Amino acid sequence: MARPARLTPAAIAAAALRLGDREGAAAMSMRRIAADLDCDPMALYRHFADREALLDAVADAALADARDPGPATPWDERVRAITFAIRSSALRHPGIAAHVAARPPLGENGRRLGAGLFAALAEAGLAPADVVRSSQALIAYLAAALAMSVQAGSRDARWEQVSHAVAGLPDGPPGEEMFAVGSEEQFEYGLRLLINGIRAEAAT
Amino acid sequence: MARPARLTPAAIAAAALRLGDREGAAAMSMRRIAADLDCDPMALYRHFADREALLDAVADAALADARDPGPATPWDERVRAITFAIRSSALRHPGIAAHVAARPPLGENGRRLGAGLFAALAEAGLAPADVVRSSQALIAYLAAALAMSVQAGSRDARWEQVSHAVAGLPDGPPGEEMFAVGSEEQFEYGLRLLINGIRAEAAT
DNA sequence: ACCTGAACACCGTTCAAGT
DNA sequence: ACCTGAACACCGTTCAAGT
Repeated sequence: MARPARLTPAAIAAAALRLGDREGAAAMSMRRIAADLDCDPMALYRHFADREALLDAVADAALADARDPGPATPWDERVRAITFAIRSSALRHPGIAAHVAARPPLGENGRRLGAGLFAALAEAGLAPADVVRSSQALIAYLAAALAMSVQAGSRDARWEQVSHAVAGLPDGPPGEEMFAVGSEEQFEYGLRLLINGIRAEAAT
Repeated sequence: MARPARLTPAAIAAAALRLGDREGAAAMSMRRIAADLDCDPMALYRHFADREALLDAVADAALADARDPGPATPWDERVRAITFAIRSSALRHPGIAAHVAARPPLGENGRRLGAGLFAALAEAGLAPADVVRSSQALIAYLAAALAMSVQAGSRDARWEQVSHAVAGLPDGPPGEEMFAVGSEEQFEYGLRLLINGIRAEAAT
């Protein structure tokens, strides 16, 4: 008897996700995940090749509730919706968000959302090769913006200093949110640049 | 006698950079850097608050030879030149490239290159707030594209699989470099999207 | 006051020994 | 054949003890 198949990859990933949400990224060590599951650390290696493979599964699980509005939505709104959904889902799981940013998940959820992105860009009128290139550019931007959101706070002051010193900017208007690295507003601006660039490319 | 100020932050960063180039990112531990410098690991803490601060200095040192063509160059070419220079310099130091991508350096070199980017975007005709936003978007994209270049190889096959399955693409043309995640060609494409987007924004 | 290194509290993973 | 846990080879950082 004992434990009847209690340990599956999905169950391990779900437990690790909860642990990371509760106690932070550092808590997701093989030893602590195993302790949380009441099993030997080495038992995890029967389901994942190494720690990175386990974290990939956790990262994909974090995107379970990210939704694709589907083909009824105009392509540019759909691109916006998908990327915002990925960003929101990842930020809702701060323990694994940095890993989502570092290694875009290619599990079930990652593939589903990637498919939506591809479909939207194809509908925009891009050639197949440019669909691939554009989606990689979007994912790259999303990943980095997400990474900045995760570690936001500690470096904003330095950014602000650089910005003022360098460009001779006027003193900021009331509310210095202009320099909020990793803010949703900043994310949206860069996303608009990319979508505008894609629109221009598609019109060629 | 003994060591007369042999240990300075710059000397430590230079030694760590060489060590990382020679033996990879994992070799840049406090203990191994200290061993390389023939000093006690704790001596490093007299110059850097912690390991992250030391790596920030190494990352900035890796950008020492990244050049800004200066104000004589048209703004869009200048943006291209600066971002390519950062990417090239970082990739020439594979031991620290991942850290450059994860935490855009704000040391001497990072500030110098950031200044060039700001100046170029201001010349493009953007409002000050949009100069800041656009440069953050460019840096975010550069960082993620760099991260993908660093870890390129291991995941390309999965990407290709996803791409085909999802978008009903035709079988690739001779030479499947179409899916080369992290390639220079891919980097250039996304950069063009952003610059086109910035041009459109500046024209508003 | 400054410096050092032993010690603390961990890691991921290997592998020999057990069942 | 399968599973386990002791052991290996490390970490970053603290802190008490030395000079």
